[in-house]
Amino acid sequence: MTQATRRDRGRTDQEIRAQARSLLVSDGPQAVTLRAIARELGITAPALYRYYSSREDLVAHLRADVCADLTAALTTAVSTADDPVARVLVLCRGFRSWALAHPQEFSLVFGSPSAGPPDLEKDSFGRVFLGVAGQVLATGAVPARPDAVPGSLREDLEGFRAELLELMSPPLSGEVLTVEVAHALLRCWVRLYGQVALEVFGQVPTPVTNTGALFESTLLDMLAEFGLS
Amino acid sequence: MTQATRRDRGRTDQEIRAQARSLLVSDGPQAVTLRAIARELGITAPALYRYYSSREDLVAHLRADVCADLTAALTTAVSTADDPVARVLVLCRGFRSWALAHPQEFSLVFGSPSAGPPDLEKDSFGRVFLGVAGQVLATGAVPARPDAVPGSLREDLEGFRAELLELMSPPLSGEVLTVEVAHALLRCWVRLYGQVALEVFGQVPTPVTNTGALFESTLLDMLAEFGLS
DNA sequence: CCGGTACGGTAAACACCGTTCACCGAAGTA
DNA sequence: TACTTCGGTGAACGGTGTTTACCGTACCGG
Repeated sequence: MTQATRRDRGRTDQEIRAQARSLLVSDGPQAVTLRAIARELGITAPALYRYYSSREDLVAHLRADVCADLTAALTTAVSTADDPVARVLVLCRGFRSWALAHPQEFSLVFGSPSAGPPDLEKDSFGRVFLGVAGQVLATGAVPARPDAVPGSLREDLEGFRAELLELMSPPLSGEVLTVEVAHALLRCWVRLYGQVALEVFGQVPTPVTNTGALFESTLLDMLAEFGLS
Repeated sequence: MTQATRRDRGRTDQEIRAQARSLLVSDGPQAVTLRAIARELGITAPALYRYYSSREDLVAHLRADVCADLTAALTTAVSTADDPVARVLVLCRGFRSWALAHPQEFSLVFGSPSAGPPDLEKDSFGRVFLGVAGQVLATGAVPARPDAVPGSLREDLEGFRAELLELMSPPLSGEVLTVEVAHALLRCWVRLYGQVALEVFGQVPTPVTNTGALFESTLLDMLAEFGLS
């Protein structure tokens, strides 16, 4: 059989990504190899170049896939709660749980110096998080609290707020999504990401084992800061 | 010259590490290759196995080197300030500056799911940070503040405190390094690491550009939480 | 129905990688 | 001086990304 019958393109593409991801989670990033993927699919490595221009290209699409999955999972999870506070709790806890359950995927998407927004940042999860959390925070009673927005951040936060507004679906009134809300949102993301990265990357001091409690403590802190619950 | 004259072992070892690091910094982790290192040293790749048992072994030593350098740099930096608050400021800002200036080194040491404490955690930077910061916080007036230690963390914090006490040099009285101080310390590390990782890994929402101000804002927040200046 | 073309595969090859092996000469030591 | 140790060498193996030339199948227009 020097010539396998042609496969369905879309299906093969799916299988490539699935295999790549499977290798990633089971054996780490250095194991996601064009030859290994092809081998698993009963195909030769150069055939993969009909689908992706390089290994790096494939990995980039993988990143996007992971983002999309995470986004979908958290979106549905959030939809199961209707109290605004409960939703933000579900969102934060869901993000942490996902990250701890999928460390390889997490570090692929959130843990590389070059993993930033190369060009297709449209579905970078950060945006989705901010979308969901923005809705929640704007829906719930959010503080005109005295953690004054630092002047040096004011300009950035205006831009941030603008981007959030045009990102929202359904669109949100600009009156409820104030600069203060944007500030709170940003601080929330910083702490959430930071705590999760700390755990996934194993930087919690070793005597501390109850990382769940540590996370909940941070969570409580954040909510208190926003005057919620 | 089928047989180069034997080199000084220690010197060659230094050169290996230096070359490896140089490759890491200039071309990323995938460029730190045994053959490339050897080539640069005018040596053949198998010779490196007289120094390290594998590439991974070399990288592990590289990690330790980076840790040691960072530790030394921050230790001297901290020593230039004598006010406790100033010292913690110098420490935190210094850590951030170093990380942003050395993203590859940072992600090598602090950004891999397996980068945790494998066996030689003695010089993991976390410990050093905690050592320095512990001295500072214990020296300065630190709060018996009402951010009560959560019961679920109490046990862990006892262990953490114990480890800190035996880590301190000069040793510290157990009365000044209370469980509350350990708690504050832990929270401080969580936020510092989180914020820095966020920046290094490019997860700050794009409209926000003044990341320095964002960091300072977090810093102020932390100090306020500890009742400092 | 038939010829052309686009496409999705192949095999071979190149350069590079980590790693192992047998070997070997210089350096140091008994 | 003889011997051992040690830090190098070259060759080789299997693996990798990537390029190239090729080739048969499937489809599409005349």
